[in-house]
Amino acid sequence: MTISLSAELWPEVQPEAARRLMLAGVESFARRGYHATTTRDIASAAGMSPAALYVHFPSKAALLFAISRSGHEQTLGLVEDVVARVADPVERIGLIVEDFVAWHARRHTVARVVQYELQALPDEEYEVVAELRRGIERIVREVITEGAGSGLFTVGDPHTAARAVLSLGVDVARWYSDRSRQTPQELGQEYRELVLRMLGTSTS
Amino acid sequence: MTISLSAELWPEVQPEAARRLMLAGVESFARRGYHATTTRDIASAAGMSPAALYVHFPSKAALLFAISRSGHEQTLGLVEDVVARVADPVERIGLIVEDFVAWHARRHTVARVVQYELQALPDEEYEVVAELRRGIERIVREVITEGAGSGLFTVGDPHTAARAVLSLGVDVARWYSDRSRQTPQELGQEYRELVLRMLGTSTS
DNA sequence: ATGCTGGCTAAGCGCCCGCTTACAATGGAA
DNA sequence: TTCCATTGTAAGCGGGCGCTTAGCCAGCAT
Repeated sequence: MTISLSAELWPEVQPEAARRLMLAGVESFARRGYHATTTRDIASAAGMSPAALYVHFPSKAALLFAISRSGHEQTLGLVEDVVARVADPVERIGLIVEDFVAWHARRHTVARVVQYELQALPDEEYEVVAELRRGIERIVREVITEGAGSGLFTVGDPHTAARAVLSLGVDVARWYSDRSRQTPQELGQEYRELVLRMLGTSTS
Repeated sequence: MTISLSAELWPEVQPEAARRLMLAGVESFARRGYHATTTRDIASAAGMSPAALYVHFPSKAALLFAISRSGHEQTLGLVEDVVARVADPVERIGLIVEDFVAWHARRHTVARVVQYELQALPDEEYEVVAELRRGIERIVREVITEGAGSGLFTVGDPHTAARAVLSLGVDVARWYSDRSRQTPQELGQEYRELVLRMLGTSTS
């Protein structure tokens, strides 16, 4: 179960022990925060001695970076995928919200680390993920701007609207839990409706 | 400037040195996070020796608690105030969003600590602020439920809608900065429009 | 004048942190 | 069979952490 989850999240990471460390890191970082987590915590959760972490990652920060970069690449990929698949701005935003929200709910533990532990990254690594974040925000903003230009959306400022849309998605990671009443998919669909109304579109 | 800000945020805290420590704590916790901040950081930012912190607070966690509780009480007070002043659900939600968002923008440094450093609180103290948070969420949910019952709002699930409304407000603390293009008030007003549309109401 | 209280400092205690070192076991290539 | 890369461990180093102790000093009531 644990092993298969890590293989699903990071199929390209080898060997499996490195994935186990990433999973243990995700769980510790999400629950207690990066700085409150010790390398001993992570290693023992992964069933290894403290020194084994350094066989696979040069530092605790590098482990966080691996987690953070992968998560950002996944969410950016999600958004790019929607834009590649459909052209209509209303459909685009609808699908982006559905997928983005569902991902943050389904992967809420990873998402918590991705969204709220950025500040712990060293400058150079931070810049890499910051660039990915700018990419996500840019796409959402452009889709909204395009829709507003075509009269499909009615919004004051596309920049602010994009921020609001992303806020709704990001914040899911903060409060969603496995005991939440809605499945990730259901939540995504409900948020799609909310967002489309927020952007001044009549819902399907 | 610094002193007057702390007096504005915590007028009841005495002596002034305790307020200076709270302000230094807020700034450090917001920038680096609670666990990455040392008591030496806080004390020296407040212009004191490390030991002086313990004259005013029994622990680093107690300092965080003082900041967190005060912030939660302020935001709860804000929301309660609106409910006490106006009765119409549309007006209520509109003002709640305006004030809540403006507070999170204007006090984004404090708000960052309030919203994102909860997990660092000891269990007992966490429970106190968790209760305040439940109070805020309850009020917002009830206002939306009432409005939906009167046909003023058109929303699938009031519970989810309340979550979304609060998400928009809370997340402001994460991204707002002093260099943001909109003033807190302007942002509050724009978010009011977004939220009212999201809840299925026609805007003024 | 004296003694008490509140606010502060210098020094440092004991602990635990991230990370390193030295070394062992395993398994596949030559 | 030998060799080496890979993956791991036991032990511990140096340093910084939260917090404590012992004591100083100014102000003020008696």
